[in-house]
Amino acid sequence: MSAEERRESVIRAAVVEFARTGYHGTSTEAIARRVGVSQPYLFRLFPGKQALFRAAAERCFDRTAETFEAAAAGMSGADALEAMGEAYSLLIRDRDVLMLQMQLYTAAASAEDPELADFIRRRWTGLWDIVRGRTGASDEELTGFFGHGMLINTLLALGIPVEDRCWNGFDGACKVAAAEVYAQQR
Amino acid sequence: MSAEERRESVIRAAVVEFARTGYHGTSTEAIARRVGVSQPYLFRLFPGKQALFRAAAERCFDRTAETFEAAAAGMSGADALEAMGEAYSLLIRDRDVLMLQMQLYTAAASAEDPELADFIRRRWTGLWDIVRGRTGASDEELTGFFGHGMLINTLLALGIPVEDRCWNGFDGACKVAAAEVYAQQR
DNA sequence: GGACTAAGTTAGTACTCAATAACTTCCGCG
DNA sequence: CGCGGAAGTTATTGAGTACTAACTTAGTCC
Repeated sequence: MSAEERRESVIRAAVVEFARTGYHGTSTEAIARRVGVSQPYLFRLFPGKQALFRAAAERCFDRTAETFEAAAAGMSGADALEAMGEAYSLLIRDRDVLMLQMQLYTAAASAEDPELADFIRRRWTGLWDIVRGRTGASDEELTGFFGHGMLINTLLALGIPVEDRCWNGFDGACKVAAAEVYAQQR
Repeated sequence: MSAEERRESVIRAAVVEFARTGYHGTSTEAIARRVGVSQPYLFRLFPGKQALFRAAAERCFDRTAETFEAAAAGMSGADALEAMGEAYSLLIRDRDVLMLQMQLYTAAASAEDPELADFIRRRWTGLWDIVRGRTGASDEELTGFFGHGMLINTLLALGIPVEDRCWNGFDGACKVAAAEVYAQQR
C-alpha cells in the first residue's frame, strides 16, 4: 500500500479513536492497532500525535462542509436551510463524526498549540458562513439553526433515549435519526 | 484543616482542572498541586481518580440546578424562563463551570464506568425537568431554550470573539456576558 | 542480478501517571 | 506525661506512552 493510501486509512482510524476517547484518552497505539500497522510507523506518516489529531479534525470539518454544500446545491432560502438540517441529521448518524465534533469543542480551549485552537475556530465559523451564504438566513434564523443542531449533538452525545421528554420538541425525522445512531453497534 | 474541609477544597480544585483539560488530560498531581497538598493524600479523601471526577461533575450540576431554582423563585411562565436564561448567562461567566459542562458531554460517551454515564444523563435531564416544571414551557420552547444555551456554550468554549458574526443573533446581555468570560485571566 | 527505494518492522528510551505502603507530626484528653 | 487518632508526608512501584534508531523486506529499473 502506498504511503498516501496508508495516510488516508490512518486518518480514518484517528477519527474513530479520537472521537471515542478524545485527544488525551487516545493512544497512538490504539490508532495503529485499528489501522493494522505498527505504532512507530505512524510517526513516519505524521510528525506527531498532534498532527494526527489535526488531520482527524480537518477530515471532520471537511465532511460537514461538504454535506452542507451538497444539500444546498441548486437551492436557496428556507428550502436550502431545511435541506441542510436534514442532511446534517443524516451525517451525524455516523457517531464518530458527531463525537469528534464534541471533542473539538473542548480541545480548542485546552489546546497546547494555539494554532490548533485557531484552526478549529476558523473551520467552525466557516460552517456558519456556508449556511448563511447559501440560505441568506437572518441572524436569528442562524442562531436557531445552529442552536437546534448543538442541542441534537448534546442529546446524542449524552445518550438520552429517543423516548425521553427531552426529544419531544423535535420532529419525526430527528427522532428517527437519533434512533438509528443508538442502534449502531460499537 | 478537617478532612471534610479538605475534601471541599479538593472538589473545587478538581472542577477547575477537569474543566480545563478533561478527564484524561488531568493528572491527580495537578489537582493536588492546586489544593496545596501531596498527590497521594488525594487517595485518602477519595477512592480514586474517577471518584474525583464524579464529585466535580456533581458539583457542576448542583451549581447549575441551584442557579435555575434561585432565578425562578417566586416566578412562573415566560418570566421564569427569561430569568433562568439571564441567571445562566451569569453562571457561565465562571469559565470552569462552562468548560466542565462541555467535558461532561463527551465524558458520558467514553466513560469506562457506565454508572457515571448514567449519572450525567440523569442530572442533565434533571435540569430539563427543573426548567419545564418551573416555567410550564412547551416542548418547542424548551428545545429553543436549551438549544440557545448549548450554542452559547459552544461559542464560548471555542473562543469565538464577541465581535464575530456568529454572535449577531444574540441580545446585548449575552454579548456582555461573553465579553466578561473572555476578559477572565487564566 | 544487483543497487536503489519505499513500506514496514522490532527493540528500546525517557518519562508520566495512578495508586500503595509505610512513616511522621500534632492535637486533645485522661 | 503519654497515648490514640486524625491529617498529612516521602518513597516507590508498575503500567502505560510518545517517540527514536536501527534493521528488514520486497518491488523496480538498468
